[in-house]
Amino acid sequence: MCGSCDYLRLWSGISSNTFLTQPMTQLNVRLYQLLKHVRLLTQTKQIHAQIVFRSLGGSNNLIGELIRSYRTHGKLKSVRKVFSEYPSLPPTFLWNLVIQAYSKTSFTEESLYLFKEMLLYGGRHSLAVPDDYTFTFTITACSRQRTLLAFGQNCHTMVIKHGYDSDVCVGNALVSMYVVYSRTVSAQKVFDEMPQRDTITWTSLVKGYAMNGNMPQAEKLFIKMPDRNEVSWAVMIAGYVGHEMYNDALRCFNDMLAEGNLEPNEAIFVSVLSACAHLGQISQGKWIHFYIDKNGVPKSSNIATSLIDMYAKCGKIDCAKQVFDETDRRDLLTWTSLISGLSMHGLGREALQMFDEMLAKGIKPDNVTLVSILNACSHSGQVEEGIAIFYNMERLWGISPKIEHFGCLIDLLSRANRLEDAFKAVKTMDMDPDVIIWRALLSACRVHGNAGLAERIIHHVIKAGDGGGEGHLLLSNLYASLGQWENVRRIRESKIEKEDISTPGCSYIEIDSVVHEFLAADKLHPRIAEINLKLNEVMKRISLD
DNA sequence: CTAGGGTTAG
Repeated sequence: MCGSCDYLRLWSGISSNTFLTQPMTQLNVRLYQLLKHVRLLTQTKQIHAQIVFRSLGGSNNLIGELIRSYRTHGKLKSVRKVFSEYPSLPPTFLWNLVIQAYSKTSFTEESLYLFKEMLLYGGRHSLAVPDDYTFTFTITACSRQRTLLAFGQNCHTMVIKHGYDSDVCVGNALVSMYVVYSRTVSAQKVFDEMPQRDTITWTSLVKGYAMNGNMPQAEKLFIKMPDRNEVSWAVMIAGYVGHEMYNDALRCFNDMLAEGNLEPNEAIFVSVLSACAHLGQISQGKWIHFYIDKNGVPKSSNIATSLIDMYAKCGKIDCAKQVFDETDRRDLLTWTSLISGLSMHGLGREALQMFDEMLAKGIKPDNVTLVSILNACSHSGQVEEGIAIFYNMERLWGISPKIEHFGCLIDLLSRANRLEDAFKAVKTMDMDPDVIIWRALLSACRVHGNAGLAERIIHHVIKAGDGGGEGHLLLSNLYASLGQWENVRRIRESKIEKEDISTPGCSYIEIDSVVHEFLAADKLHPRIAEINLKLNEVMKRISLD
């Protein structure tokens, strides 16, 4: 039955006067049971009131359960208050609960502060000595921030001194912490010295190698590990996706299905759909969509978002829209993926319409939504509207423009041939513009044939030392586009040392079950002549309006 | 009476 029915049944025994005839321990147990069953914050508060009213604040189990209940509601202030009102020195168990409560929040320093306080008391009272749980939570707290490695290493030392290094959970927390700080060697060392390991230990280390770009080593461990569960497969597949090894991600996913003993979980679907999107593998994507529907996988916001993104990137915007329409719990991510899909398909007006609908539903955009909507404005010629959104985003939604938003603004201003304004906007940015910004500005100069401004911009770039040292390359490209080959040669000889050997841009699309691969400046496709013919036709039609 | 490992979008 539902929690609230249990709640009513249990509560009725306490609210009446019957409690007076029962011994205190009975009441203790009853409130404890009650706390375990309640779901609502108000119920927790009522029980808390009873505990205070009946002076039961010294009961460990009861206070522990109360802390746990407040924590599940995210009420950290209440957690802290209950803890601080404990009538004597709290036992280790209660310290652990409070340290744990902060360990996965954005205030993990609070866990460390409590841990230090605990050590202070622990020196004088054997009641509050850290144990294996304390170390597990504290080390976990160190892995949630970027700057707590030193503290974590201190904990590691204490762990060894107290002899907790043989504990699997403590060891796992350590491996995972070193992985977060990209200390693969340390992670491997802890792993090697652990007397026993489980699936979590192996998975953490696999993640460590995958995160640091060593996929061969990750693969080797993955094959070697005695047991694999859903999370292990998720780590492996996400590792491939993170390194743009999309075909390997799909192969890995199919291996998992072939083994047949595990069901893919949400994280796996999200990663695999992302791989399909990058490869333009609509058939595999559709198959996964079908699989999700057939197996009754809950259409969470994450799943819906990934499906929408996959269909949009595979060129099936109608399917993307359909998934969106069939999703009943739409959140910011779902809306954003549809808006960005519409924008990518050049359906700027429709994107703006959806944006308005989203705002009307009381959903606040984030920086990704705003990039999409600014792009949509620029692709549908709604220049003034886009500029207005840019200059009001801070006031309306509290999002200060980041470099990617400036990129959109440059695009908007350029389309309106307001190049001087664009240059001015870049100069007033409170961050260093990157090469992408400069390139966007320069290509706008080229489109509008404004060579004078382009030259001024480039000299500004060189003087300011911006563009990651690429200023001279930009200048040489500009001279090349102007046909001033003498200048190109001069710059290339004096300022540019080696040729750019970056890998060429690459894209995929699946048509009639065949995946086509294209490289930038590709001449190798078997039907390149037809493709170029079509491309010319498209370009002609674009330039008509 | 409390642990430790997982994903995405421009």
